[in-house]
Amino acid sequence: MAELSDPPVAGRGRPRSKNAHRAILEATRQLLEERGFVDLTIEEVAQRASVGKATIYRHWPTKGTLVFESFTVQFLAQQPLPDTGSLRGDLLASLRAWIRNVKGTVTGRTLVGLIAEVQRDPELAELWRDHFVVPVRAQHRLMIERAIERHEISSKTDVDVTLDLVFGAAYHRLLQSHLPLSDRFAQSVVDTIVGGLASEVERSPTHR
Amino acid sequence: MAELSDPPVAGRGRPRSKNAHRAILEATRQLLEERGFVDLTIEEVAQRASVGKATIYRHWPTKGTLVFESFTVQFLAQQPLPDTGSLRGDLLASLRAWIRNVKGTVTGRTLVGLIAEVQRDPELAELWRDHFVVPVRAQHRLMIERAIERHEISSKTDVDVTLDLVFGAAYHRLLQSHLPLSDRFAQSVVDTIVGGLASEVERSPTHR
DNA sequence: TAATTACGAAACGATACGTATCGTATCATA
DNA sequence: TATGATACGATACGTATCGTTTCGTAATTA
Repeated sequence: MAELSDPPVAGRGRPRSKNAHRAILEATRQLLEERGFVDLTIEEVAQRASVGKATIYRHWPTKGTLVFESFTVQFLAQQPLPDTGSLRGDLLASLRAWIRNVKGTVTGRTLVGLIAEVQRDPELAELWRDHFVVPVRAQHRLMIERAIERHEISSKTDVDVTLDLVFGAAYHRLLQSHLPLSDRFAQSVVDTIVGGLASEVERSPTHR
Repeated sequence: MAELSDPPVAGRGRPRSKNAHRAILEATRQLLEERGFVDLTIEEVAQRASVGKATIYRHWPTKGTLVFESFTVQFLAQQPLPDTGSLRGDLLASLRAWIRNVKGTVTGRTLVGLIAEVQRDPELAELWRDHFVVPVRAQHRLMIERAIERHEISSKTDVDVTLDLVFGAAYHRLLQSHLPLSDRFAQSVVDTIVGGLASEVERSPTHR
């Protein structure tokens, strides 16, 4: 994670200002809260940070990458890796934490804005997959793998599909906002999936 | 569906030109294919359709609503309502049709562009929910309700959550493009969900 | 000390938006 | 048949935002 912005190239010349870097990220954070992703402009970030616009572009190529760096720090810090002893408990705790983190929050609105932006900017999309989707999934994946080790679910379980079911449903409600991200929703999602995985154990009792 | 664009107000004055209306939609269709949602401009649509820019704005308030009308006709015509006799068969046929419709197609790219736009434009979001999400879900809902009537799954099944699981996972892969929308994916999604719903019948055998 | 690079400030060209205005065309109504 | 209302195509316009460039100055290395 450390450096998403262009790293200060060691060498000759005046070095990149860490103050400017910090001030830009802080101004971004503030303006995301005040205006949201869509109405945030690089121009205003520069003003707020008392920084030339060119300095921002020297560190980040696009608004998307800047907001992304400001966002991920915040987001990843709030995604726990629960260990309750059961798959149901882990998935439910994880999904509840995700909902708490995004529902009605600046983080949630920024997440939505970034996902929208990712669909319009292929370079940001790559950054997004490599430095957000993949790391978050790697962490979530552990919950499933532990359940497999406990022989709670089949070793043939498709881990990726399981994650897509749990969080795909959640992202779906976040992006389509057709129905609320209620706790009833979280429970129902997890219960159905865990039930489905358990039934696969019964059908193919090949786990030792 | 019929009229998403501002309907020609019956009354005095010169009526809206149906030719212009058709030409605009056709030019939009072409340019979506050539340029994609992001790079489609109203200016070019006007040129291509041999129409004044103002005429477009007279019919549709934004680029989003214009593309939306061009899109939905295409999309909804290709979403079948399967009736295979089993929930598994229906869901799988439906999900496969969805994947065929969006994977590597102009329709799919436009769908992605529209979902992104919906996150930036609250008015389009309302249109999207009322004239896309709700109708599509209403159709898909029938598959679940028929399974309930057949006593294949519990009458207590949360229909909305079930739909969010099936298509939420699919939209997730479409938007995050972390993994392919393979047929293996479709089967695994449906099997897990159907297994989960069936296990709920066993746990609460209250269906008559 | 000279070369090099970043700094803040500001002007710039480019693009696309959505609106306004022009003169013309087509309708309902009187 | 005449009048008023509205849409038409064409085009000019002002605004917003972008990302780049230029300026003189500051910081660092060779």
